[in-house]
Amino acid sequence: METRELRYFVAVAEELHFGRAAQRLGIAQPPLSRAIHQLERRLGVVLLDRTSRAVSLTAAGSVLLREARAALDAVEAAERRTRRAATGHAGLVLATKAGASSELLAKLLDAYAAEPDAVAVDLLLCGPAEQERLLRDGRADVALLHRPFDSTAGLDTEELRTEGQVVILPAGHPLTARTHVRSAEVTGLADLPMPRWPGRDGTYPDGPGPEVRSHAQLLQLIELGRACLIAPESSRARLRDTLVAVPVLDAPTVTTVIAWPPHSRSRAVAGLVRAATRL
Amino acid sequence: METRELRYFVAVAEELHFGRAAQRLGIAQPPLSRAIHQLERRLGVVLLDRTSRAVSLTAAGSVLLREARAALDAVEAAERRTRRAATGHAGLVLATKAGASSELLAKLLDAYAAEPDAVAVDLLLCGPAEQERLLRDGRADVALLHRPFDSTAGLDTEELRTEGQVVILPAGHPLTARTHVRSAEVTGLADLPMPRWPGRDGTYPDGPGPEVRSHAQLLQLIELGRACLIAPESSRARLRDTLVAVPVLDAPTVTTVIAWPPHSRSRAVAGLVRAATRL
DNA sequence: CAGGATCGATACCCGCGCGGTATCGCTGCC
DNA sequence: GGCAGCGATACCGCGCGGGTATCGATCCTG
Repeated sequence: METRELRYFVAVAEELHFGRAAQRLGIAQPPLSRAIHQLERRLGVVLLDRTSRAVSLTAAGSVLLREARAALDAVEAAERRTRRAATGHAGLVLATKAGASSELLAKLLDAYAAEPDAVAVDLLLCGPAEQERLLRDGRADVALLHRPFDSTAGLDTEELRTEGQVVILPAGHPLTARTHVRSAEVTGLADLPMPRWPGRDGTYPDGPGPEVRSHAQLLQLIELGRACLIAPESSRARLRDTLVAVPVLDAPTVTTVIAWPPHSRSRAVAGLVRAATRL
Repeated sequence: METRELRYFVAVAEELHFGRAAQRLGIAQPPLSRAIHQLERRLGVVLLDRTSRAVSLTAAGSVLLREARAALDAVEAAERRTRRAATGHAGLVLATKAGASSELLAKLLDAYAAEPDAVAVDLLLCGPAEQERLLRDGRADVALLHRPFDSTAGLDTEELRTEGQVVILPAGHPLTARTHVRSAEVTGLADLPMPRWPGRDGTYPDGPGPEVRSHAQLLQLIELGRACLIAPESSRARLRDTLVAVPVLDAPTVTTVIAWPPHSRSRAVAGLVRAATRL
C-alpha cells in the first residue's frame, strides 16, 4: 500500500463523500473513485458501502481508517524527524498543555539547563489531548501529560508527580467557605456549570456549560461567576485573589508524567527525562 | 513520502550498496539511484555519503532508517489488520516465545476460553525478541513478553507474574549439589559455556558457547554436558530428570507481561487481558 | 603505472498508471 | 416525471517509474 492510497482513503472515510474528499485532496472525483476501488481490489476487501446516495464504512473500513491514520502519522514523523536531524537543529521540542504545570515546567527546564550536555528546549503549547499526536507525528520530542486525562498508550513515560484536585470558584461563592467538597457537589451546580471544551474536530459537546477555547477565557468566566473548574491543585499557584480553590476529596488523583515516543534513542530526550526524574 | 521511497531507502541503508539493494528490491540499479536522489531532493536532506567505492549513512540517514522501519511496520500492520477484519476471522493471534511459560499460557487460555464472549486464539510461536515486531506489524494481536529481556517500548502491558531465575545443568554436574549459586559462578564455567542464539540477521555473536536455533536443541546440548542455561524458574516444570535446575540468587527477576499494541480497540484483546489479570 | 574490475551516476527510451474531462446510471425528492 | 446529487465508467494525455547502455571515478593488481 502506498501512502497516497492511504491518504485518499482517510479523506473519503472522514468525509463519507467522494466529491468533498476529492476537493479536499485537490484532485477530481473520478480518479479518487478509481483509487479507492484499486485499493479495495488489491486488499481483496470491501472498505466502503456505497449507494448512489450515501457512503458508509464497513467494519474492515473502520479498522483501516484507524490504522491508516497511525501509519500516516508514522510516515509524517519520519519526514519531520529526518529534516530536523539534518538541519543540525539539536534542540528539543517539549509539548505541554497551555497553562498547566508551569512551576513544575520551570523547575524541569532549570534542572535540565544545568546538565552539562543540555541543548535548547523549544516549548510547544497545545490544547488538551493534543500532545499524544504531536509526539506520534514527530512535531514534538517529549511532552508533559496528565493522567488519567491524557492517554499514554504507545508512549514511554516516567511519573513526575501525583496530586489531588481542587475546584476553582469565584471568590464569594458559598462553597468557598468550605475546607473541602465532594465532586458531586460541584458537578451538579446549576449556577456554575462545568465549561465545555471543543473536541478534536472543533465542535462542542452538548451541555449546559459555556463554550471555552482558552485557559484565560475560562478563568475570566469563573471570575464572572459563570463557570467553575476542577483542576490539579498545583494550579492554585497561578490564581488571582478573585478566584478560590477548594480541595475535591473524591476527584481522581492527577499524575503528571513526562512522555516520549518509543525507540527515541536521542541523547537529548534521555537527558531531559533524567533531569525530570531527579526533580 | 511514499512507502515505495521508504522501502527503497531502507534497502539501500541496510545493504549500503546500491547494486545489492536493487537486486533485493527486484529492480535495476539506475532507477534506485534516481529514487534515492529524488527522496533526498524532496526532503532537502543528504541521507547517504557515497563515494564510488563505499556508501555510508549520514546522521539524518540513520534517523530516517529507524523512522522508516517504524513507518513501514505501521503500513504493513494496517494492511494485515484490515485483511483480518474483513475475512470475519475474529480469532486472536497470541505470540509467545517457543517453549516459554507453557503452564501460564495453558492457564491463560483456559481462563479466557471460559469467558462468555471468547473467540478462537491462534498461537504464533516465535524466536526471542521477535514478538515486539509481530505486534507492531500486525501479525499478532497480543503477546507474552519477559522483562527485562524483551523491550516493551511502545506497547501497552499488564504484569502477570514475577519470578527468579535458575540455571539448568546436566544431572551429575558438581554444581547440582548446591542449593543455590551466584550468576558469576555459572557464566564463567569453561566446561559449560552459555549457548549463543542467532541475532535478527541470522548471524551468531562471537563467543565460546555452541550455536543453537531451538529450545529442544539447547536442552539436548545441556543433557550432553556441552552447555548450560539461565532461565526463569517456571521452566523447571518441563525438565526431564536428566536436567537439574539450581536457583541463581543474583540473576535479574523475570517479569512475564501480556502486551498488545496501543490503540487496539478490539474487544477480544480486552477480554484476553482481563482474563490474564485475573489469573 | 597501466589496465581491469567495481560501483554509483547519467543519458535516453518505453510503457504503465495517475489525473483530467465528459458522461452515464441510479436514487431520492419536489 | 423531471430534476438534482452522486458515484461509476469511458477515454485520453502525459508524467514518472523502470529498463538498457554507458560514463566516470576509484581501488586493486601484476
